[in-house]
Amino acid sequence: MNFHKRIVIIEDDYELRECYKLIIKSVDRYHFVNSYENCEQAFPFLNKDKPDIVLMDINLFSGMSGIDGVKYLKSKNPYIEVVMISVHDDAELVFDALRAGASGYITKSSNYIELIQSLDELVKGGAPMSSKVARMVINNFHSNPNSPLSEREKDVLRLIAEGKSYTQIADQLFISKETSKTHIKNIYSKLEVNSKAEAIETAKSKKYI
Amino acid sequence: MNFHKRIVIIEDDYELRECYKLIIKSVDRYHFVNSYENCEQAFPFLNKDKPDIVLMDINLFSGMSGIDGVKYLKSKNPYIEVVMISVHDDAELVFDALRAGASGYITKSSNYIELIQSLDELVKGGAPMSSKVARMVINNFHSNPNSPLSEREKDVLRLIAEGKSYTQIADQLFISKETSKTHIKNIYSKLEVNSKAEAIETAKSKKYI
DNA sequence: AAGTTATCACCCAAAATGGGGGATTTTGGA
DNA sequence: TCCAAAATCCCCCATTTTGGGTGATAACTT
Repeated sequence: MNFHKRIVIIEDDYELRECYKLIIKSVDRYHFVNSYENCEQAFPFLNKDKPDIVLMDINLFSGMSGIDGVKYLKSKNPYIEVVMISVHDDAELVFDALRAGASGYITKSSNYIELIQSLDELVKGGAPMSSKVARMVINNFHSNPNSPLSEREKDVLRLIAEGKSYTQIADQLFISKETSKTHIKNIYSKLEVNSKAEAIETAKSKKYI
Repeated sequence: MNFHKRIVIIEDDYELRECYKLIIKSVDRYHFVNSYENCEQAFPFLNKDKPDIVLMDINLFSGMSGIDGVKYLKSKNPYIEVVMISVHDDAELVFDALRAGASGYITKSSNYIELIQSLDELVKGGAPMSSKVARMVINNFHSNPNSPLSEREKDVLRLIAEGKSYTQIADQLFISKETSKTHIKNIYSKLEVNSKAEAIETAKSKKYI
């Protein structure tokens, strides 16, 4: 079933479009179906093209952005795998693309062999990413080991993040309501905030929890 | 600066330990420093070994687990890169390892070439991951396109997740307090919950926001 | 001996909550 | 063009929560 995966390209640069097309046509196990300048031109033909994989430029000049493109495409056809191709690897752009449903994110510097390797990686059940993107994604998981908060305070903060009240936190941690209040007061003073909302925002942005 | 990266191995299986050692010694650009059976034996020698990279088994039978090991190691020496080696790729284990500070996660099926490629990837500024791990990490970013919530309700829910009150939500979205209350009532009915905490838990676990 | 952490108590007034009822206007698809 | 969904707003109610203050005790680490 790994044979003849159908590939569609959405890329507004003519030269790149042709380049990708040649690369894909050079490999037996991939079948180049069509290439388009933007999402608006591509989407009406999706039912006919039936791609397994779409290579999508993230910075499309005309029409919707690549982010909106993948969001729309995945909502209509969740089984199509979308790999974003971009010159930028700005963290928020990458994360937005992934949230929107992209299964991979590679940079345009990718040469012949890297593009094919990315497709192979995807077909193998992986998620092709350029080095920097992989590192960004992993770093996004890292929690801050230098949190000023004690373990118990982190417990309390996690429950605050779930919207729990003083009483609910107390019940869940088997402590009295007064104790949960004390913990929260101490959290506020350490994080220099004075409400639950601010505490969560500060703690999450600094990866304290 | 990519030359002679110092490698330390923490792995309780003798055969595997020797195997990794041979592989690393076979490549000029890596310098095998030492191998240990567990974290307790390794950590006293870290200041002497001065590794750039630690290959750590996640399932250590004696002493602390690999997760606790990487957490401790990174808290003491954040500049050491840790790559987890595991037979399992259970989602929660992977995510725990990454949260704890691992810079990569590869499976034990990795052969000679894959282990060296992983180290190369790490040195290049990337994050070595086996295919399944990469996919799990990426899938963790995907939001659910079939959310029953309207865009406005998602806006409100995001603010609830930040711990905001009815009034604060109203102010931030330039609507009246009554409107934010109505939105929240509708969110509760759609998610079949009846408190802010439950709403956040349900929506996040189903990736509605 | 000093510091941190975790636990608990009592005071207060203001704000927030969840649940009930009803209403209008705008918007997007069939 | 019509209808349903979405977004906006208003009133009522009793109960709970909140943030702030001051204080204490025990355990544990350094």
